[in-house]
Amino acid sequence: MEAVLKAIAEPRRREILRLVSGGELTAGEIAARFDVTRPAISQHLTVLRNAGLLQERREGTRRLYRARPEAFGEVRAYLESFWDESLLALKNAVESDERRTIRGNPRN
Amino acid sequence: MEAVLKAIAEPRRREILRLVSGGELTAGEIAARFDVTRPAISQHLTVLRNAGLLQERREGTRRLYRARPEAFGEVRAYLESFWDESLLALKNAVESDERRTIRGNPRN
DNA sequence: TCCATCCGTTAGTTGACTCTTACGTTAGAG
DNA sequence: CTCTAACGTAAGAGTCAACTAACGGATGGA
Repeated sequence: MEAVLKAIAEPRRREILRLVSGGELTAGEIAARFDVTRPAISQHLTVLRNAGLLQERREGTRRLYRARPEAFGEVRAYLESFWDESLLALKNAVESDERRTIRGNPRN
Repeated sequence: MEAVLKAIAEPRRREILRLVSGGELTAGEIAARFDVTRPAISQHLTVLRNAGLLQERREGTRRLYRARPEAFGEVRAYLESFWDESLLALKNAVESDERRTIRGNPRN
């Protein structure tokens, strides 16, 4: 999960993911959309691939990349569980606060 | 969104969030659970608060922190949209691949 | 007022990250 | 085999992030 979070914390890498979420693109096509050098994009592609967010397919000398949304699974689960857990705790806090208010200061 | 992603990309900060997701804790109580110095935790708390992930409440000389799960909203929406979009693209790719397979190589 | 407690902030160091330039590798054309 | 196209990789520079040690501010009790 950490690799995924570190990977998508970088704006350019999120942009790359968006580019290849609709279909395959070659490394060169991806790099052409940015104003940094091609090696820089190649390094970003490596980070994304190591995080499992990218699938690579070779075709001759070219390399085609595609997004791998399943890699988001763990992060999604983390966010959901945290969301539920925290809202539950918040709900409990509000309720006990209401009980305290009713006892100590009944509806003003 | 970027601030939230950078914030939760750090393991210690995720641990802090987990600690205060069940209720309020003071800065000292939080720091006591880690083996780094208290200032280090204080800096993590600042990062989390700036990302909107933490709510601070002062009581005397102490500061009580609580998780603010609403801050996850934007990231959740991003992941969901990406998930849906990519799976749709994947589905379309599979279907066109099936059509190609049926025409070019009908069920072996 | 004086002192202790609870924290945040600053300065400085170390390590990680991002970029560029230069080079190496592989596949296909001629 | 030679040349080119399309990439990745390595080395180095600049920047950013995380930590420690030292200090400062605010609150509350004696």
